Amino acid sequence: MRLYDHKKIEKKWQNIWEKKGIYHAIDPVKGGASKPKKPKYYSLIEFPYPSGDGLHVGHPRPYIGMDIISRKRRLQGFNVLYPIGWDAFGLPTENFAIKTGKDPRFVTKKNSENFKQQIQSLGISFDWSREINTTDPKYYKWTQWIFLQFLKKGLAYKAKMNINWCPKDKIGLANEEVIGGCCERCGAQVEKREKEQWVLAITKYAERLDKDLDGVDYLPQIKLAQRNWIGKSEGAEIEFKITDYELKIKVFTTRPDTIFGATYVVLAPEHQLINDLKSRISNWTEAEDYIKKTKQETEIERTAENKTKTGVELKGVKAINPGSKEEIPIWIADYVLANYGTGAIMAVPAHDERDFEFAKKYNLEIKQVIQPIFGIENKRKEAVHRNTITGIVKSRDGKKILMLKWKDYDWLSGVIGGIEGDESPEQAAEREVLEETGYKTKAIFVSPIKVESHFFAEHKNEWRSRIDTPVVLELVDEKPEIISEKEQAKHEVRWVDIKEVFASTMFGNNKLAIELALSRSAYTGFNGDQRDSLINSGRFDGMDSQKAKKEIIKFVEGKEKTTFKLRDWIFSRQRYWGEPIPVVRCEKCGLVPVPEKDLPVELPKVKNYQPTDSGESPLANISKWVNTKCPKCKGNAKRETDTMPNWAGSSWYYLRYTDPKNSKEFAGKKNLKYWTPVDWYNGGNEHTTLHLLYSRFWHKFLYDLKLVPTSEPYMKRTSHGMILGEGGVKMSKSLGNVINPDEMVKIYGADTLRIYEMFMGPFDQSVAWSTESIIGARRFIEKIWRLQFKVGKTSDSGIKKILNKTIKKVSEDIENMNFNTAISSMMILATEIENEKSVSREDYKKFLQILSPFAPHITEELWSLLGEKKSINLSTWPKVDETFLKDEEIKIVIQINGKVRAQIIVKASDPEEKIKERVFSDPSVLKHLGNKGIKRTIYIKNRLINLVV
RNA sequence: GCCCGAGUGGCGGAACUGGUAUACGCGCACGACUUAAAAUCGUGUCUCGCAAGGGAUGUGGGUUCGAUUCCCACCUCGGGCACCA
Repeated sequence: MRLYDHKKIEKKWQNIWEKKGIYHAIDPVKGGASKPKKPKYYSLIEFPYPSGDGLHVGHPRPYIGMDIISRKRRLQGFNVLYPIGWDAFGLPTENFAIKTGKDPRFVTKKNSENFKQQIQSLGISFDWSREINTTDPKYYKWTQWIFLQFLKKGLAYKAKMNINWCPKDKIGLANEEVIGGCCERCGAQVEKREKEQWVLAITKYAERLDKDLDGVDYLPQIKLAQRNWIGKSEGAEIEFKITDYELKIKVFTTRPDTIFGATYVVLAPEHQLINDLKSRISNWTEAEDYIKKTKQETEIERTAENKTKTGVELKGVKAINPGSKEEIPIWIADYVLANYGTGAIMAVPAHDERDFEFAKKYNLEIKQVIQPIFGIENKRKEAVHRNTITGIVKSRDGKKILMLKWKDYDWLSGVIGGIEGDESPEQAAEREVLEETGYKTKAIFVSPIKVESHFFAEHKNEWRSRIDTPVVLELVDEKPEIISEKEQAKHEVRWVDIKEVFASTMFGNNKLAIELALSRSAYTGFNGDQRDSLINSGRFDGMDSQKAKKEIIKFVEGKEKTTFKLRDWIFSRQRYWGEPIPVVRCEKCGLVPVPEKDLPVELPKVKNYQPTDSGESPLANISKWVNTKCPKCKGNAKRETDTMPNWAGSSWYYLRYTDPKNSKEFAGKKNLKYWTPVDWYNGGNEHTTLHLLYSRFWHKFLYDLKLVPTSEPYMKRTSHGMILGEGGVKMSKSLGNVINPDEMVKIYGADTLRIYEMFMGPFDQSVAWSTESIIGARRFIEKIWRLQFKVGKTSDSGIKKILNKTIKKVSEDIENMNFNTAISSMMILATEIENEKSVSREDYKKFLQILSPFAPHITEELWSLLGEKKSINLSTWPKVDETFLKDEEIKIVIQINGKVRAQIIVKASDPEEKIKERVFSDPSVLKHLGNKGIKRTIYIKNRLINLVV
């Protein structure tokens, strides 16, 4: 009996595959018109950063997943491109160089060789002949070249920017290096420092980056994450005049319909206009102090969670509300961001929570201009109108509120009552609560928002309307007085848990009143069936809020405007281990791009990787490299010492794979036309925003230059979950729970590891590693090995049936990345075959074929043991024989009142009547039915019969 | 605070479009083989109950003949964003 020796088998086939190059993608023939006969398929994984720690078991998960898809595509007759390379610029290698003085080139080479050897031991069908490395000058030549194209089109520019500055290490830090406001390395408090930075104008592409998501097949969450990051928001720009002055304040708002409620204007402390107004501001010192203070604050302090809003009124100047034409105050406050919209807002405290909070703190006017209206307005008859209050009494511990449970109807409400005579809402609320509940209370908050409702009072046969003011009250006395019998008869007084209030049956208007009372904030919209109608808005009163948006923009001569949260991309790093930005600064000519023929600008060797005292890249110290001649005037010039972020090389690497050795272009047109776009790109969730967005941006830019044939780089994007350490915590060196795949390959074999990683849980979710469980995958592989001794002349029809079902399931599951259930169905098939006397050679081959993407080595070995001369990889994906999928006999479940009581086996061809006949003669059905009559019978074909008694 | 994802046996997880909840695997128990152990194979394994039967998919409601699946409210965990007007 042949024994299963994974070490021998796996090494053997890996060598043969490599030697024969069977995973090499075939390029279109140069110069000729002929394309490869097979259709192309481009599958892509995110190329790894070759760290010194080597691979851990989480790395291969996406590689195996896409390997299964790529291998299936090959069997389906595609010319598959499944490449890999190294995203090797970056901080860990540089920090290692600073610590040890070792050349990053050397470290990178060593690390990537180690990674390569590790990945190759897993039998992943990468086309290694296309291996690329972002730190290779032959590669980054083209990264620099693309940068020059950005520069040429004016999309790369220099700007003063705030960067994270560590005063102790004297170094600029990337955002990722700032942890809790402190330097990752030395723990010192990080400051903001202004520095000239290279910036790429990604915002010019914001609209297209958002819109073109419609045309690609990304997982919905991924599209959503991209859209949220881009942050498109549609609104209007409106100008506010300043009294007796020619300058105007331009604001951006998404709610022009609320303009009559704008009771003040706020400028960001950094706003230009403040300086222009300086001479007219009577409290300039106060304002200046505030501006200075905000500048000193770190980002963390400024955005701290519980920070109350602060600001200073600019006295001596006033703005004019273009809606109401009223004079309103101008404030400066740091809750308004300088770099979003116009850096100025119109504050509508009644309908914006932030403005509300600010207005309350500084006692500014809160003017309601949107009124929610519930119920159908009665136009024909005169309605009886009342002003009312809804009183909300909170218990002392704040967890419960006082509600009325109505006796005649099944609903709850707050305490509702009319405002009489010249009572204030507070007085009315206190009086009504006492009358209806017996509790003595004191009003503590009156909502500035009123809620309107219309209804027909049946008992009085009249239409009524109310305008209701929510009031919050607190208890004066814990013990209630006895209330009148009349009130007692109407409703019961109840303390209801706040959490349960909104789950109970209430009228929409009452629900909103309670919500407004409890939140004590603005009305920004409500999830109900109300109509939002304008009030206090002059000629727009009564107009629907949506309609008013457009009308009011016209009225105040504003213009519709779309803004984005997305900011331009800061592209400089003051680091050594990155692509040098190919620009020189000439004393005469200024910034001059390095001519394309002089690319690449290679990184010089240095002795010391420490950053300089002034926070510049270590490159600044290499005077031999820095001092150069200007390409334009040949005068003295200095090289740019900033380098690119490590996002640069990964923004276009998928293009290089199509033509990795090209020295004339980043990739040849013909190859690009044939291979792009990427058909399926799988990657980590951590890259769904930045990397994906950056590379889409670069791609669109190249598309506009007619250098790539499509406007989107990736047709389909999916993501995989992380593999966590045992116990569900992150795998990390410091926790000591890292599992090295080498060891697993050694003990169990690559096929077992592959099967286990795909079987352990849903591909898109995180799963905890369990070395205890991997044995199950090994047992399955060994069972497969034993099946070779079952191969005979025929297989049972039962086997044929289950085989064809499995082919179907595996085919579908692979497409949906449901690898775990695909393996589960193959486990069932293997057990079935093992329990039979024999399986036919043909059927056995089909099984090996569907298993081969998951476990390529053992299937290749078994395939060749059958005497097959060609690789299983060159065979074709088995077809489902539909005739075996149809069951002649079907199990029907009999339910009584939805509970399973019996099962019967019927012929698929049996008509409904015949099945029902059988049901009613079934003894256990009769037993359960007893003498109860059947009210209804539900028959679901091929599934069940439910009898309702 | 907002957005996204998830919550099912001792554990990882399965369940198509609302139709037999717990497939498959791990672990555990028992049995076979063995002088013995490991490995392997076989059987069993949600829970209460002697049984008939009842109860379980984070919690509480709802829709339905029927809900892990749909709706509402809430709780817990993971990830992302963070005053974006």
